[in-house]
Amino acid sequence: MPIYLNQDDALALWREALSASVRGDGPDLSARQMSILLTVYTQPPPHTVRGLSESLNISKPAISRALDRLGQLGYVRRRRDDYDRRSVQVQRTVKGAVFLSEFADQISAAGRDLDSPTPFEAGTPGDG
Amino acid sequence: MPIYLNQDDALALWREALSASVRGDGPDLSARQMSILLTVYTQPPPHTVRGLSESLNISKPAISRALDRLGQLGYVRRRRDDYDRRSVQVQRTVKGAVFLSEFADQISAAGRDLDSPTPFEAGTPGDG
DNA sequence: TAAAATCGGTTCGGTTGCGTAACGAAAGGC
DNA sequence: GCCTTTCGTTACGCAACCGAACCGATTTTA
Repeated sequence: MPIYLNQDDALALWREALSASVRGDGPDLSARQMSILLTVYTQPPPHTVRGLSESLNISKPAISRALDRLGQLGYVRRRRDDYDRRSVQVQRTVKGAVFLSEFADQISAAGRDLDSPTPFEAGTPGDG
Repeated sequence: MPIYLNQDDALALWREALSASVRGDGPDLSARQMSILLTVYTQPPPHTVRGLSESLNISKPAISRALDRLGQLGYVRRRRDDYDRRSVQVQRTVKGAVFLSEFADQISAAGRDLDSPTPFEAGTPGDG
């Protein structure tokens, strides 16, 4: 079911959830790392380094490093593909699911709080 | 007006908007930089280094460096406060407003596309 | 089976970001 | 006038990340 957000609400939602995440003491994931994690958990498997690299337009080494980091956090696991042993499949973990579940709650809470308290005025920057 | 998102929709929304932003050729802003930018543009002024530091729980030097980066991108401008010349006020710019406006459009588009195509199953990671 | 292609990882030099600590400038207290 | 406090920035050493190039392992092609 689609959800319709105007610009003010979209930015307010994003700000509130992102700020909550930044303020918190959870790990500091970059936008790339987060987009990889979300892709792995919300898109149908299998997920490979090459597939993630192409779908997110991120270089392979960057994907590999991001998986190192996500793996070290316990949010993701690598597994060699038995049918093509060159390939690696990225798998989900309970810890990663819990992390994303909590993050989803922050987004939901931000959506619940939407009230257009401080409108975004695209035309009122200083004078530069 | 509040918006109610379940976990699947919240993560799908976030993934789609974030991935679009990562894929694009726009600047690579960290979560901190983005949260600062959003705070400056959606919260009532004035915005000071100290204020941002406290409200986002980020060290003052980190705020200062993020403002360097955002300023060099033209998304934000510093201005000395005439009443307290120690203080710096962070001001919005047209370029920053345009950037956030486009980003808001990506979020809105992600919300419009919500259809629960690939449900998030918190309990189906491998076996780790 | 030999050669080419594919996959993921590592190495390399360079860039960016971090927190602690110290700094100069400005304001406030006395 | 001083001494202290406050504000933002800079210096420093360190960790994380980047893309290009290269590598070994594996699969595919011929």
